[in-house]
Amino acid sequence: MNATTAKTAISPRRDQDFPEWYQQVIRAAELAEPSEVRGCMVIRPWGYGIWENMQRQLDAMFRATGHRNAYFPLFIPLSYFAKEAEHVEGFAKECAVVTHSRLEADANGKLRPASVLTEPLVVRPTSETIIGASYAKWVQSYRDLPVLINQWANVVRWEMRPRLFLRTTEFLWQEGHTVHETEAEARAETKQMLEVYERFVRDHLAVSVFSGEKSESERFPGAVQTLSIEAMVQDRRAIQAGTSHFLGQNFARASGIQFQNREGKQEYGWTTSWGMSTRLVGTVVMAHGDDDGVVLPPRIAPTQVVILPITPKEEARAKVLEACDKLARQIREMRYVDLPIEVEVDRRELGGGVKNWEWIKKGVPLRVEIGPRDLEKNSVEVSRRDQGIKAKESVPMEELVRRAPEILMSIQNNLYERATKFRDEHTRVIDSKKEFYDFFTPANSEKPEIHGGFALAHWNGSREVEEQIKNDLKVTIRVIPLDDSAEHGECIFTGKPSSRRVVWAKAY
RNA sequence: CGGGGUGUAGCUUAGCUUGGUAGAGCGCGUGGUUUGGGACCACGAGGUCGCAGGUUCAAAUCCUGUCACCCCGACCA
Repeated sequence: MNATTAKTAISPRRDQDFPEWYQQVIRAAELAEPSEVRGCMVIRPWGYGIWENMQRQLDAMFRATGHRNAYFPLFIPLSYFAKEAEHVEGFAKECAVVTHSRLEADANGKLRPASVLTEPLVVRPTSETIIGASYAKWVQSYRDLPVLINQWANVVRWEMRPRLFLRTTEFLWQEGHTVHETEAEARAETKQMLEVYERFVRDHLAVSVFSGEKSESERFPGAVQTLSIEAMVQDRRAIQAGTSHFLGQNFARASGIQFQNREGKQEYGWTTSWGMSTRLVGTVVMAHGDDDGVVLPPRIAPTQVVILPITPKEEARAKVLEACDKLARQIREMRYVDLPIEVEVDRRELGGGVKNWEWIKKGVPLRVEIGPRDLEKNSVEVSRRDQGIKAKESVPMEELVRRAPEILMSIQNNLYERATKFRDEHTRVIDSKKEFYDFFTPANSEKPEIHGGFALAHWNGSREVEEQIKNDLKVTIRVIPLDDSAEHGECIFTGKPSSRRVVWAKAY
C-alpha cells in the first residue's frame, strides 16, 4: 500500500456512490448476500449475530412491559385476510399466495403442482388477521384483557425492488399484537411501544430518531393512527426504523374480537400492533459505517473484543497464543451493561494484516494485538473501531482487562454522539418554499450528490400538498411530531395557517 | 407492468463490430521466501461463454426464440 494514498477497504467510498458502498460493505463484512431466490437474502453468521443481539435486547424490553411471546401460522386463509377492506387494499399487491398443495411428475418428468387448494393461503405479510382469529376466541370478557403478545417471525412482501436488509421479499421481524378494554389504554400502549423502540434504537443501536405520527397517506392500511421513528443515515435519507399502530376497533370488528364490558354489554376490543425488522441491521450499517466497513455499536456486536495474536517467529507462537487465551478469559469475566463481554481469539493461520482488515470490515469495536514484544512489556496494542484505522494505544494487560467495559461504553457513546451530531447538522428549519426546493434538489441531476437531509417546515395538513411535493422532489412527510413542539406558523407551500412543523425527507 | 441495459471460472471482467483451439486480475490450493501485518515468487485447480433452436466446414462471436438478472419509474418495514 502506498503511504500517500489513503486506500480504503471499501470502494467506492460513501461520497462516491452510497448505494454501491452499502452493498459492498455488507458483502465485505459477511453480513448477508443475495440468494438464488429472487428478492431473498442469505443472512450470514455475522449479520445474524447482530440480529440475535437486537432480538435478545428488544425481547427483554417487551417482557419488562408485560408482553409475552407466542407463535401463529405462516399461512393466512384468504377469507380471513379479506375481512379488513383497507388492509386488503394496502397489502394485496404484495401478497404471495399458495394455491396448490402437492407436486407430481408429468410425462416429461417435470414436477408440477398437482392439487388445487379449496381456499388459497396468503403467506403472511403481517399477522393482524390470523392473530385476530385467535384473539376472537380468547377474549370473552373485560377480565381477559389486556392481551399483550409478541411474535418473532418471518413475513413475506412481494416487493418490486429489493435491497439487502432494507427491503427483501422475506424478512425477519417482531410483531406485537395487543387488545385493550378502552381506547385510552390502547392509545397508551401504542405510545408506550413507540417509546420502547425509540429507547432501544438510542441505547442499543446508538441512533437518534425523530418520532411522531404518520400522515394519513403514510398510515398502515387499516390503522387509525400510525406512529413511527425515523432515523437519518449517512446519505441523509430517512429510514423508518419502527412503527406502532393504533388500530381502533377496525380489526376487532373484522375478526370478531368482542367482549362483555363492565356494564355487561358486548363491545369490540381496541387493538394495537407494532413492529421492527431486520431492516435495523441495514440502518446500523448506513448510520455508523465508514469507508473501511461496518462500525458496530458494542451493544449489538456479536464479538466485542477480538484478540489478534502476532506470531512472527514460530518459537514464540505457543507463548503468544497462551497469553491471548489468558487475556480472553480475563476479559470475559468482566461485564459490560450486565452481560459478559464477548471475546474471540482469532487463531486462524492467516497473514496478520489480512486478519486485522477482516475485523475492521466487520466492525468489531475493539481489536487487541499481542506479540512477543508486548509479552515482554506485559502490555497489548489496542485499536478502537470508532477511531482511525491506524490508531493504536499500548495498554498494560491488567489495565485493559479492568478498563474494557468503560472503553466499550465510550465507543457506544461516541457513536451515538457522532450520529446525533450528523443528524442535527443536516436537519434544517425551513421557512420558504424556495429554500425547501433548493434543499432537496441536487446540484448535479445526472449523478446526484449526497444532499438535503431533514427539513422542519410548516404544513397545512393537506394531502394534495403532500402529493405535489412527493411528485416534484420525492420527499415525504416522515413524521408529525407528537411532543409539545407546537408552534404557530404558515404552511410554506400554501400560506395557510399551520399549528406545527413536520419532518420532511427522502426516505428508503 | 412501462423505458433502458446485461448474461463468459467463486468475484470483476477482455474477446463479439470483422466467426477460426476461451484470456486476464482478484480469490482458491500446493511449495517456498517473507511477515508487528491486507507481502512476494513459482506451480496448479477451476469455464459445455444463461438456455433452446438455426445459419456455417467452423459460433462466446451472426440470426430467431426463451429465461434470468441489473438500472430508472409506480409500491414498500
